[in-house]
This record gives sequence, C-alpha cells and structure tokens, in this order.
Amino acid sequence: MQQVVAPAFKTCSDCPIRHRAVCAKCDSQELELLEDIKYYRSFSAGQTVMWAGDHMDFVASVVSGVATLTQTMEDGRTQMVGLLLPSDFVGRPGRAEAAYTVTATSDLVMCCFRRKPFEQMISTTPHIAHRLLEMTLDELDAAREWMLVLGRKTAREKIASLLSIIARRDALLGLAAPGKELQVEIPLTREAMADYLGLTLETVSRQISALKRDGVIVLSGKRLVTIPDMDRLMTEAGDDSDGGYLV
Amino acid sequence: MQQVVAPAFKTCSDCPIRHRAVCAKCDSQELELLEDIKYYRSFSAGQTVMWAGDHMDFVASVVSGVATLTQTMEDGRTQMVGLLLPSDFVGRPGRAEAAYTVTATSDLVMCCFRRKPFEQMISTTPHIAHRLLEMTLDELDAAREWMLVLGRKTAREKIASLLSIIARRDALLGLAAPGKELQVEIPLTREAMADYLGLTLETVSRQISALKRDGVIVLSGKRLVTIPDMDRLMTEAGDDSDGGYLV
DNA sequence: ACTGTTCCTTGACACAGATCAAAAGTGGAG
DNA sequence: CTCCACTTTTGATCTGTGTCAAGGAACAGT
Repeated sequence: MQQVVAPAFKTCSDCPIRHRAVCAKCDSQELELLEDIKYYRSFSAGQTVMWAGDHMDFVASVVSGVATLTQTMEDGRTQMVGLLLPSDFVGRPGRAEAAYTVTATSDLVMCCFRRKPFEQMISTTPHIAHRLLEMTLDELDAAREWMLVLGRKTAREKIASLLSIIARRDALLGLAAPGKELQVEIPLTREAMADYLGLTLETVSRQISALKRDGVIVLSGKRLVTIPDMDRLMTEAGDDSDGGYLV
Repeated sequence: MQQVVAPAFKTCSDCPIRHRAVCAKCDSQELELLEDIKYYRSFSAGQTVMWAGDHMDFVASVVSGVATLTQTMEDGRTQMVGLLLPSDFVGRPGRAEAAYTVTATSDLVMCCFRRKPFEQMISTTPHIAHRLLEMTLDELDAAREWMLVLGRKTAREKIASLLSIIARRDALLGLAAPGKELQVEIPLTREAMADYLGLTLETVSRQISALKRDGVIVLSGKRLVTIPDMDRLMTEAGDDSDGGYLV
C-alpha cells in the first residue's frame, strides 16, 4: 500500500475513515488511499444488507440513510444493538463472519471497502488504526449507555432517551441549532423502536401518545417530532441535563 | 520509548498488553516494554477503584480478583455495564475522565500503566494498538450480546445467561475441562447480579432457587454453583447451544 | 457464646408492561 | 378515486417482576 499519502490525513485527522460525503471537514483528496478498494452499494428500505453469520468480505460506512444492527433469538424475539446513521462504520476487521443482521430502514447507500486490503491498510497506516480504535471505543460507550436504558429505565424514560439520542445526533451533524426548537425525524417504525428499547410496539405507541399529551413533544405526522424544550426531554429521559446535549 | 523490544511480541502476539501473570502463553520477557511505566495497586473487596467522572491518569489490567463497571442514575438506580475478570483491561486511552465507576467485588490486584506514556507506546507500537483494537471489539460484542439479555430475556433466562457466561469464561481460562461437570464460583453478591441483569435482588434469589429446584444447577453454599448439564443451562439461557460454549 | 452486620430467602401484594383484539390512519398501485 | 396492505392507535385483560416486609444464615468482633 502506498504509505506516501499519510500526510493528507492531517487535514482531517479526526475522521480519516469516514466517507467524505458525510464529513463537512473533509476535502476531496484525503480518502485517496481508499479509492482503489472502495465501491458503493445501495439498498432500499426494508432490505437486509447482511444476515448474522454471513460471510462478509467487506467493511463499510454509511453514506446516506439509516440501517439497524439486530440480534434475534430462535423464537423470534429481536433486539436492536445498534443504529447506523450516516458516517457510522460497520464490520469487523479480522473477522469474516457477520455478528449481527444489518437491515436498511430507509433507502441506504453504503461505501464498502474490501476487507483484506482494508485490514492491510490499517496495519500500514497508524492514523486509520487509531481513528478506528477511537470509533470503536465510542461505540462501546454508546452500547454501555444503552445497557442502562435497557436494564433500568421505565418505558417512558426509554422513549425519551431514544428521542434525545436522535436529537443529539442531529445536533452534532449540524441539522439543528442550539437555542431554537429542535425538530427531528425518527427514522424507525414503532416496531423497530420497540426492538431498540426492549418494549412492545403497543407500549411504544402508548408512551409516545402520553409524551404528546403531556406536551413534552409535538407530533407532525408519525415520524416528525418537534421538541419544544430539550431540557425537559432530558429530564424525562432520566439524564442529568447540564445542557451538555450539544456535545 | 525503546521500540527495540518489538520482536519480543512475536512470542505472544495475541496478548501483548495482558499481564503475564494471567497469560499462560507469555514468558517473562515480553512485557519489558511496559516495565518502566507500570505499577501495581491492590484493593480490598467493596472498595471503589474510581468514580465515574474522576480524573484518571492510568489505564490498567486486572491481575487477580474481580471488579465491576457500573453506571448510576441520580435516583440511585444502577446498571452494571461490564465485569472485569483477570486479564481484562480498563481505561480509555485518549480520555482523562473515567466514564464508569469501577468497584472491586473481591480482593483485587490491578497492574496500572501511566496513561500518557501508554498512549505514546500505542502510537509507536502497532502490535499493541492492534491488540487493543481487538480487545475493544471483543468488549463491544460482549456489550451487544448483553443488550439482548437485558432487553429481551426473562428473569430465568437472564440468570442462566449470567451463569453460562461465567462458566464459559472459566472454561476459557482452563479452570474447567469439557466433558466433566462444571463448577463455577459466582464472584458477585445477589445485589450485584441484579444490577448486572436489570432485576431486583429478590427476583435473582427467587430464580436461582427455581433453577436449583428444577435441577438445572446445584448450589454448594451461596456462591458455588455446579452445572450438571451445560447444554441444559444454555437452553435455559435461550441460546442455541451447539456445544460451542468452549470457544 | 453473644451480638451486630451483612447477605440471602421467602411471602403477600401491587403495578408496569405484555398480550390479545379491534379499529383507525396512511400510502401506494391500479 | 378505490382498494389493499401496512402501520399506528387504543382498549381490556393478564402476568412477570417489583415492592414491601419479615425472618434466616453466615460470619466477624468482642
């Protein structure tokens, strides 16, 4: 691999393996190293990208759309273990077998990197290895935060937590400005929300209705949620707010 | 840092940052690189190693004993998000603030590495960076497996899942032989088990009694559990057994 | 041996959320 | 526009687990 390109990463040291289409800080040069091993794949809403146990010869990052990572028990109970939004990474270097089922919940474009050359690139390009470690640590933190939600929060708190996570994420991507009302689109059906939260879809629906009735959120259609008071939502989620939700 | 020692890692390429005291494959030479930045700390059962939010100037690996990673809500609800057994690693390179509270649940010895030099070593020693990435990915898989337990399993399945995870772990460390009866020590109080499983300690106690009554487990004292039939336990846990529990 | 402390077990009851069932929206295809 | 499939909402009832309460077992210190 041509290790020559390494300096180019300095222009965007914190996101070398994220696809430039989704990173405002990236210029068009920095992913040249990846150009020759990448290709795009599109999926339509509802399509399964890969099944748990499938042989997987690529890793990928989400360019646009939303996908979910789910685990399923033999009797059909399913738990979502991750939500893939634009710029998120999926796949495990060094392992050929997919651990989770990945499903597109909206029209989805992924940027795939052939696994073998990607692995090789990691070992020859410390910047990328380091960034990958950071992203994995972030995912681990997110997974552990979600363990608290799943294990200890009430249905209402779970819904509020999900909304606040999506809202925070939107804020991060610059889709929302601090100070003004937040409006977020929930990119999930009620059933998918239930699978994320460890609830049934009926309970999800009831709690959303309750939050609406209590003025915590305003619904425009089924998927579009306006949040008049983010601090209020954070309180409902059981988090100590601190206004730190724009981090 | 003296990068000269790198070849030494080849004798134990899969566990460079684990402490040699807990890795049968390691000889006494391979951790020389770490010698000058490490020190040991001991804790007694019940002692808190660090609080969430504390400034943390080291990362560490468990030499002996058991520790837990917990998250707590303002009203006192707590969720265990990780169990640290010998050879496990804790701490986040690149972040000074502890994300979780770490508590010793038995007498505990940790091998600490000062964070700054450790971080520097990561960037100059690809072997270690790579191994750290692998360990983090393993932890992420474990966290996600636990999300399924927390979100979708019944109390009885949760208990069985916890026992089978501890049993598998013991088997990995060579404390148990396949074919013969497994005997495992649960290194947790009923309350700690409850915090791990998202239950109350009363429910934990009841379900353990039920598993005992049904012959799935045999208790010797409060903490020592004999598992006459591992496949049976796996079925109770809701896992597809496959006999793959020795992996 | 006594006493206090901590951990564990068991019982009675309450309630959050699951389950079962039905109806009302919603949106795409023809 | 109408039809049909799918998603969502809402209601009635059931149940698994939480809550509250009491007592037992193990153990350390005096």
